[in-house]
Amino acid sequence: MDRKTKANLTDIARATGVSKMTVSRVLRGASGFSDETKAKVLREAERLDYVPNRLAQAFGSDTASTLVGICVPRLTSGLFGHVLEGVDRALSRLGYQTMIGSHNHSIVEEEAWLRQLVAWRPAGVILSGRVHTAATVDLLRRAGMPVVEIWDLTTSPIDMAVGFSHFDCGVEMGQFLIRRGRRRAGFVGALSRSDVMGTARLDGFSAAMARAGHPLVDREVLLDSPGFYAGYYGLETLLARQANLDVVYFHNDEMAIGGLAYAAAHGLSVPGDLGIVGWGGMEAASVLPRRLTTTVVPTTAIGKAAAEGLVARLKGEHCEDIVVIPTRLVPGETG
Amino acid sequence: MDRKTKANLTDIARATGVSKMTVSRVLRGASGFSDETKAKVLREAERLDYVPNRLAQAFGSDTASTLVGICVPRLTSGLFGHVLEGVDRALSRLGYQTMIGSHNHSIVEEEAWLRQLVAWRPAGVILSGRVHTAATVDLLRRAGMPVVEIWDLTTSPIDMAVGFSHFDCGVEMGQFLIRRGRRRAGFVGALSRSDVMGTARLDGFSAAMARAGHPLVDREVLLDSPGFYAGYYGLETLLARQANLDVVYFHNDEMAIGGLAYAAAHGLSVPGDLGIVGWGGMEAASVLPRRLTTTVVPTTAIGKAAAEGLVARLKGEHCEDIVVIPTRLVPGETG
DNA sequence: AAGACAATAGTTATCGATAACATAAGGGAT
DNA sequence: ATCCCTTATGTTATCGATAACTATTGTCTT
Repeated sequence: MDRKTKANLTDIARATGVSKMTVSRVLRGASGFSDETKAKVLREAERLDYVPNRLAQAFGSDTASTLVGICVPRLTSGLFGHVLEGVDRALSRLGYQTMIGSHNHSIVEEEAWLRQLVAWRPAGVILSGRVHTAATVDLLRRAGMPVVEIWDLTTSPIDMAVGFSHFDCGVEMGQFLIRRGRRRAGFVGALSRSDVMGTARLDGFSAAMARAGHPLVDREVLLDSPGFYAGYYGLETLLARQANLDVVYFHNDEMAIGGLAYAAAHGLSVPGDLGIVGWGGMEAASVLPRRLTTTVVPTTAIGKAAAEGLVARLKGEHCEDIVVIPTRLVPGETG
Repeated sequence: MDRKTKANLTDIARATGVSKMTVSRVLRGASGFSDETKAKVLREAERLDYVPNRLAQAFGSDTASTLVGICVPRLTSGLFGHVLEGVDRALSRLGYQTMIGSHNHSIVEEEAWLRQLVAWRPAGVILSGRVHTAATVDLLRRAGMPVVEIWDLTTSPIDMAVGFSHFDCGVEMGQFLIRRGRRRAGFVGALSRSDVMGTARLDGFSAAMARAGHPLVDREVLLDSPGFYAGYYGLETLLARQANLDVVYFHNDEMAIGGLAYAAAHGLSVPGDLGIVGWGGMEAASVLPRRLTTTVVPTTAIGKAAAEGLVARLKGEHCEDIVVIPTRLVPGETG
C-alpha cells in the first residue's frame, strides 16, 4: 500500500507535454482545449490507467462531492432492502456513491452515524422517519446540504420529505375493517425501542376504530424484532387474554404471517374465526394459500424518488419539498 | 452551502493559542502535549463544534481512510440484507464507514462499481462471489488494499475469503435426499444473468444424485428474479413436463415457499406426493405449517467475519486467508 | 557543571485537483 | 494598423490534516 501507486494528473500532463490544468479540463469535460490536445490527453489517461482521486476532488472544491448517505432502521428488513435498492440504483446511475447506516430505531444511533457521515462532507443525506434528536437537526442545518426524510411524511420537513403517512395507513385499515363488519379488533406489534412509525400506524388504527364506535379491544406489543416468531407468539399471548377478538392488525406482514401460522397450528379458521391483516406488502404475502390483506408500500419508488429529488436539488433544479408516494390497501382473503 | 461553514484545526489552534499541529496531536490521541494543553484544545473543539474532515485526513495521509466498500448481488435479498447488517455493524463499531453497491449478478456491473469505489481510495473492499472480470482482479491487485471475497469460497482468493462452498451445499442436499429415499429429483431455479453461485449448488446437487445412481431428472431455470412467484410458476412448468418427480430442490427458500404454495393450491401432498426443499434459511421457512427442509446460511456471521478480517489485516494483525463459515442442513417436514 | 535525553511544542512540505487569474496567439472590425 | 475579442493554455493559491523535521525547555546523570 505504498503511496504513489496510481497515476495522477501530473503524470498525464508530463506524458502529454501540457499542463495539469489542461488535463483536468479535458477530463472534466470543461471547455478550453483543442481537439488535438483532448485526444492526446485521453490517450495517455487510458494508457496510464488513470483513476481520478475523488478524495482530492471533493476536498479541494467543496461542491464536487458525489457521496450520499442513507440511514435506515434495519438493513435486514425486506422493505428497507427495496428502499435501499431504489436509492442505490438511482444514485449510481446519476454518478453518486452511497454510504449506508442503520440505527435500529434509535435516533441516538442515527445521530452518531450522522456525525461520522458529516465528516466525509457528503453531497446530501437521506434519513428514515421524521423524528430526530435536536443535535441531529442542528447538525443537518449547519451542514447546509440537502436532506430527504423518507418513509414517514411530515408537514414540516427539515428540507425535503418523500413517503406517506403511517398514521393514515392505520386509519385506512381501521375503516376498511369496519366496513367488513369487524368490531372487536386487537393489535400485535413488536416496537423495538422507539419505532415511532409502527406506533403511528397503531395510533391511526386505534383512532379509526374508536371513531367508528368500536375502540381497540387490546394490544400486545413485544420488545422484539418484528419478525415471524414475534407474530406467532404475540398472537398467542393476545388471544390468551382476549378470546373473542374478530380481527388482529399486525405491525407488519412478517408478523401477520407468523400470526397466520399460529392460527393454522391451532385450528383457527381465517378469516372466519379471526381476521388477520398486515402491513408492508412483502412478496410472500401475496403467494400464501390465502392472500394476506395488507397495505402495499411502494418501497423501491420511495427510494428512487428520494434519490432523484436529492440530486435535483443538488443540481439546482426544481423539486417539491414534499413528495407523497401513496400506499395501497390490498384486500386479500384473510381479513 | 458556502465554503468555510465548519471549524477546522486552525480555528481551534487560534482559539487556544497553540499550533494546529498540537491540536492535531491532541485530537488524534498522539503523544507530545501536556494535560493542560489537551484540556484547552478539547474544550475549544467542543465549543466550536469541530467535525474532523475525513476527506482531508484520507487525502493527506494515504493510510488513514476508514472507508470500506461492499458489493452484493442484490440489496433486496433477505440473505444479503443480513450480510450487510453484519458487515455494517462490525465496521461501524470499529470506526469505519460502509459504502455499498449491488451488481445484480453481473460481474461487469461489479467492475463498474469498483472503479467508482477505487476513486475514493478506500481502506478495503468486500466482494460477493469468486468470479470477477479480469479487469476487476487487476484493479484490485494494483490498488493494493485488502479484499475479502464472501459468500462462495475459493481455494485461491484474491486476498481473503469468508464463506462456504455452494457446490458442497448442493452435494449435501443431494446426499440427504438419497438417504431419505428420494430417487427422482428435479430442480427449479431462477438464475438471473450469471448467478454462478446458484449454478454451483445445482452442479453439486446434480453431481451427488448422479453419483448415487439417480441422476437429476429435469430442471426448470427461469430468467427471473428468484422470488416466490418464480418458485410457484417454475414448479408448475416443471411438473407439466415431468409428472413423476419425487422431490424438487429449489434455488432458494423464497422459491421453495412459492413451490409449497403451488403444491397446496393443486392438492399435492408434501412431502408425501412430492418433497420440496430449499436453500438459504430465511426466517419464514421455519414458521410455516410444515417446516421447510433447507440449508441454513449464517449470513450475519459471514458479514461480521468478513468485516473483522478486513480490519485485522488493515491493522496488521494476523488473519486467516480463508475462513470457513459452515452452513447447516436443517431437515424439516417438507422433504 | 556539562552532556544526554525526554517532553513539549512549532515549522515546513505534502497529498491531487481545481478555482481564479494571467498570458499568448490569432481573427475580425474599424 | 490598432484595438478588442475569443480560444487555448499556463501559473498560483488553496482546501485540511499530518508526516517529518526542528527548536526549546527542563531534568537527570556522572
